[in-house]
Amino acid sequence: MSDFWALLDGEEKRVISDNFQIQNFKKNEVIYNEGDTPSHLMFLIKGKVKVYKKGNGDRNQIIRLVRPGQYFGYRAYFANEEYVTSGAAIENTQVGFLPMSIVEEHIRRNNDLAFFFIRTLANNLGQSDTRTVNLTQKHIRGRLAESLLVLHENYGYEPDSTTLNIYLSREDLANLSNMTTSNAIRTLTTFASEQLITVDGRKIKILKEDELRRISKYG
Amino acid sequence: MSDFWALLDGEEKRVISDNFQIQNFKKNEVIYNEGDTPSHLMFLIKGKVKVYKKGNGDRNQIIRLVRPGQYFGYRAYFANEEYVTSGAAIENTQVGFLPMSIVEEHIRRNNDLAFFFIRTLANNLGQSDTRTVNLTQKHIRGRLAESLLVLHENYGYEPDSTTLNIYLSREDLANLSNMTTSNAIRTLTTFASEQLITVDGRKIKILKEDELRRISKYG
DNA sequence: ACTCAATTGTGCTGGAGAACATAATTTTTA
DNA sequence: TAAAAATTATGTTCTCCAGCACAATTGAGT
Repeated sequence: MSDFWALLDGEEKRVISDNFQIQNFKKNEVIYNEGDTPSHLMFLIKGKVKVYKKGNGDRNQIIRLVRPGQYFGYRAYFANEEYVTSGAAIENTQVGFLPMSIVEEHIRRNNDLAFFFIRTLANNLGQSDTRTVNLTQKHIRGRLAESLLVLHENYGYEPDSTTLNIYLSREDLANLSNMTTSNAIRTLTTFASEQLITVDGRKIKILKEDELRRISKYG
Repeated sequence: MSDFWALLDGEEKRVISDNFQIQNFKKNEVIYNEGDTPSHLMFLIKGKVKVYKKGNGDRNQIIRLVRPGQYFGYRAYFANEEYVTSGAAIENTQVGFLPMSIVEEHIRRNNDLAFFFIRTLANNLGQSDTRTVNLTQKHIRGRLAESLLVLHENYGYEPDSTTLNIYLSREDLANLSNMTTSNAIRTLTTFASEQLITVDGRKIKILKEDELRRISKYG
């Protein structure tokens, strides 16, 4: 259970284990919903999760992507709010649930654990602020290029060192990049014709990462 | 020194006081800069501060507004990063500086203090995520209406209960609302002609708050 | 295997808002 | 207090991208 786990002593580990519940989610299944009252910390054991926010009409904005080993769904509890985002499984996914009451109890006793959450939240906040500007100021090409790089940073490449280790629908790619599905498709095609990537269904290979980085920055 | 201060015992208060340095900033003066290495927690004693991020060209995006009694400039330190935002005084401002090393020391010893930062960061993260969607999905009118409401929430009204207790340039208003200065001016004029607000230089009176709320939500 | 639904792909049109220009007004500076 | 600079104001043009419409293809359900 990564970082978190390492910070606990034996007794703490026992309590956590006893209250840890595992649940499976199928592809596209919603894990938690905007407006719900947060009650559990979630730990992604296996699979991939998108954290998103409902916008106007059916346009969602993907806020953050979660990879195995990461925690999610705890922010709203700390802020004493209802969820402002939703979480859904991108592929078949296994999630561990831990009651927030227990998490809080342990944070109050274990200071390293408290600092772990401070660090994590501080990290997320920086990314969120950066993202706000990227999504509002960059043009379509820049936004999509950035998304592809983000996907790489989050999930890495497959053994061939070029294929993105995540298979998103064009719609999800659009929701991640703040554009319409049509434009995600179109721009993806353009990138392919410029030999920056290759596209085979949902499988995307990155050919010129540096050029994508340039487009993301200036395009 | 609000919340924070109340959480300290006598000895802690002494240490903090000894290391607390006060500095004044003139209107528009930069307090900290994107790319700088964070070293101090900042406490806004008097005045108003904008936290913003440089975008393409000279288009800045105002990320957050700080009011007296609030802390800022500490996130990057916790995330172990350089600043991704800048901070500047909107009006003549007085800021207290406290070395982050001392803050960290106290957090590690005082659990309530740790929890204070967890709560604050969690709050900010929720706002940032919400803001991302507002700025990307709403139209100009909705974005400006929302900004006016945000200004009210942050700084309140003057004694007349209608005049916003902050005087922003049209450019700042535009940077807050993710639009060009021209469009901020134009839309402000439109709102005035619709009797939603009155504008007298930088003095803005809110006449129909509920209508603005409607526009912010659906417009 | 067949049907229906969802996803992907392309073309076309219109509109929102950026970009630019220029003037009027206010503020700052010398 | 005159000159310069910054801010506010308004009109016009132009472009990016959303918003359709409609195929083609893929995938899911029975």
